[in-house]
Amino acid sequence: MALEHALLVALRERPAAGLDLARRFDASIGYFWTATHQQVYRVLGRMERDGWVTSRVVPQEGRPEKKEYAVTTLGETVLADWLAQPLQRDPVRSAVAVTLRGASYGDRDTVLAHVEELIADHRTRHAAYTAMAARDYPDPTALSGQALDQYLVLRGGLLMEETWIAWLTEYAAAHRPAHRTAAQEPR
Amino acid sequence: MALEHALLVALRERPAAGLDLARRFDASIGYFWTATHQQVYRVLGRMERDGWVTSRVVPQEGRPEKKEYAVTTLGETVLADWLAQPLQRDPVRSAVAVTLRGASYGDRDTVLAHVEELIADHRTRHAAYTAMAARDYPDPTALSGQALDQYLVLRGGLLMEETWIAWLTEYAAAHRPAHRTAAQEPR
DNA sequence: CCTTACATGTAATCCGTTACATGATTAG
DNA sequence: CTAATCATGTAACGGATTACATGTAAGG
Repeated sequence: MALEHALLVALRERPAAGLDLARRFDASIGYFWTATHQQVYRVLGRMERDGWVTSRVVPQEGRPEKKEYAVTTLGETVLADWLAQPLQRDPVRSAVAVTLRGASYGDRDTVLAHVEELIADHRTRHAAYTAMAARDYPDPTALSGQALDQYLVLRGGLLMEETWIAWLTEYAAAHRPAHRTAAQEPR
Repeated sequence: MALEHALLVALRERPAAGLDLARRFDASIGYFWTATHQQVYRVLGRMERDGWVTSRVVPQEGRPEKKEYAVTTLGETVLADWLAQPLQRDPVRSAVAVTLRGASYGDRDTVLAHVEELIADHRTRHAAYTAMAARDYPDPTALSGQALDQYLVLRGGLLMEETWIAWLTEYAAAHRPAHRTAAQEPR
């Protein structure tokens, strides 16, 4: 539903081929959207059919040629119209939360071990975002326009990672003491 | 993929009919999962066919009868197996973030107005969760087991709301000053 | 040659959303 | 008898995931 618009934003920032876009969704855009290359190719095909983007074949040195996509004026209009829509809260669908809430119906020690692993993963991601911010936006107060928006969305990624770490840590802490000291919970 | 497991957790907490579950997903479970009644009915049907749950018809006073579902021992096993799986970070797919990052390709004032509305929505939700926490868990330190898990997931909902408010506020603040002081942008 | 990385796709399947359909019961 | 609420569904469509398919080019 909105992958098309995420692609329009990405392509307006810089024209790119399908795989390039898929890689961006793995890396720099990954903190607010994920997409596989299959998905990207299919949606790009539909967008080209509808005239939102055009493609041109670009030969490369020592690599197979690629199809670089760019946004058309129609695509610009479509994006501007979409951006003018009222914002709705993003739908929540957290398998992690389901697991945490249901932990007493399974083996809690296993869940807690997995929570620790997940915390480590979020810490790693947080460190990566911090490094990106320091490298790409050393002086945030000087930013405006697109660069400011990009920085602020990266800030959102950072804040979300911090929240996940705080929440999962609180969850683990609330369960571990009772688990270490009291003999009341046999399993 | 995990709606079935969310339903298993909900039904282990308390057996219920399809509409009851859909209402719970609108209310108390809504801060970590959403589902419409159509979805719930279809998945419940499949789960009953697979023997994860059983249903019994319950007559009601002054209302049509309902089909109450409960988890079978097979369903308990399925849930326990699923809970033992390693936790993966929840996939991110935020149309809000796409909008924020792409704002310069549309009308920024409109986006900022919608951001303010969204902040208000998150504040409302945050207040509702706070009230739920005060009403249902007045003394969190006394909790353990399922009740503790439910409380901690509600805590996660609260933390997420706070993060959304902080992030959107930061976004608006970073854009508004340039907008108020400079005479370049009349409105 | 064989493997690896690059590049673009198709097909099958499953999940989710939206619109529609049906019937019971109560309140007006 | 009509409208509103409760309750359970079906059907159609589109989006997303997973597995598979094809071909180019460099490196060992």
